Amino acid sequence: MNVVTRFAPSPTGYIHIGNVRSAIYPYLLAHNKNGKMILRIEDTDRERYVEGATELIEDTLNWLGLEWDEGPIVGGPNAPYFQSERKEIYHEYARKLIESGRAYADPTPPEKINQYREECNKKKIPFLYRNYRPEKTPEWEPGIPLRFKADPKNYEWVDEVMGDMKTGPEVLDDIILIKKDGFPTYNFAHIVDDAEMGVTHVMRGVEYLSSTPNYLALYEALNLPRPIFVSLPHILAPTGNKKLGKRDGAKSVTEYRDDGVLPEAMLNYLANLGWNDGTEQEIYTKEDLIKKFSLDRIQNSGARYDETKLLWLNGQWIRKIFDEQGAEALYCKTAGFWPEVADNYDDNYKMEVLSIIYDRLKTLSDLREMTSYFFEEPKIDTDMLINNKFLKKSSESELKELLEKTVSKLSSLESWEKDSLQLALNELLEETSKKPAELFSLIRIALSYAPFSPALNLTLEVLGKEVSLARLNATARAI
RNA sequence: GGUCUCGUAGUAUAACGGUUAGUACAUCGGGUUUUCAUCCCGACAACGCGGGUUCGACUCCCGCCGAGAUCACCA
Repeated sequence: MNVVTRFAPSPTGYIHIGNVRSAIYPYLLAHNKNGKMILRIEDTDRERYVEGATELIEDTLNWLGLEWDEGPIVGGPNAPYFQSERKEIYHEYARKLIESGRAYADPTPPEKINQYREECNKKKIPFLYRNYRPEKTPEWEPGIPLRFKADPKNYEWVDEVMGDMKTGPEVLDDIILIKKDGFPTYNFAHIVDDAEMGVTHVMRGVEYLSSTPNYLALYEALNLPRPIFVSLPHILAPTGNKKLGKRDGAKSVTEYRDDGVLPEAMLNYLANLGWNDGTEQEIYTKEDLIKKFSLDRIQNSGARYDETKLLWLNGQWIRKIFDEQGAEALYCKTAGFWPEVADNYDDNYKMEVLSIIYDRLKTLSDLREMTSYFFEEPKIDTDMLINNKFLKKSSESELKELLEKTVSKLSSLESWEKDSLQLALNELLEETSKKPAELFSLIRIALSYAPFSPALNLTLEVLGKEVSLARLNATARAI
């Protein structure tokens, strides 16, 4: 079978963590099966339409590396890919249903319908519109909604994630097909489009599971083949048991880009939240995911979103890229994450800084806080020296003397390179008979005045002889 | 209320009738010449409850409990 999947968002805002998975899984399935994925914009609700939302969606997909085979921008044989431009197609299908007696124009005003609904609620019986079908229905024309005429019966189907499904006639109703504004409802439009576009796998959130029998009825009435149904469980908010949504402060996917999260890590995390290949592998490239993806290993219960693990994975990916693809590959991704003071420095220097600091980054934006002393003179803070747990037992004059010895030792060095620096530091330890904790803490703080920094010899090497000695001298003078 | 779904440590998950219930994140200890991190070692910690079926049940069946979804001219 030629697999065709689709991601069909409505342009009502940004894509967030709670709903990207319905783009990721169709992408993985399509590529795993050598098929294709369609991007379709479901913009039939004019009131909820948000200007620019389509671009936001495309941007998110691009960032994650989820390119679509058909859809906006790239086009394709099933164009147009905006539902608002396919009105005629829906109306054509609607006429077929009218002709076969499976749809009727419903002139009942909404207030009346609400009244029926309330009556049922009062009596605590389920509200089914088909029990209130108007006796006389007019010709269908613009301004009148079109309803499906349900044929209540049992349905059975298979959901690839949820398993065998079975429902009775009580879940089937006369759903609205075309709204009074002439646009189709989701319920109708997606069925027509999926069939027209040859979609084989309908993958969407579990919230659509309950309406599937109504869709089944529609496929039947239109004489269309059923696609394969794949219900994706929800991603849960960090607290509570509700699905993660914008109300819980679900951040947009691309907000993480600005926070210094790598798309590789994001994809890795999200794909593994609710799916795994059964092995103990934790780090997956996109290619790994494509190769190993399978529907039968999608989890059927909701998964809680855990940002801590995302951040851990991001750290793993930062190191993986540096170790496997080199400093330059990682450096390319750091633009915009450096402190402002770094602007005056060239790429080579920044890459050197990155090379000694990268293994302590959780996100790229950590760069801002962690590297400033490589680009500007740190502010001398003698309290930080004096209160350091390794230094507070030494007197100020001792510290001053130690710094002077360090300066004289290091200034005599011919080669300012990490191995000779380490050698010199070791000799200094012997000569001063100090513990590493004391001597190294002193030097480290004098160089950076930062709460933490890379290995001493590496910091010295990158800072350079002139700057290093100047900073050590400055502190010696300040004490 | 009707219908449907789900239920292994704090979190994400492995197990597909027989294991001391595995792994990762988090947490807590320890190690790698300073700090922070990486890396390594270790610890803590789970089968919702009750019945069956079976020599044997996390795994199969039933009931209960708990959680969620859905019942729009929104998707």
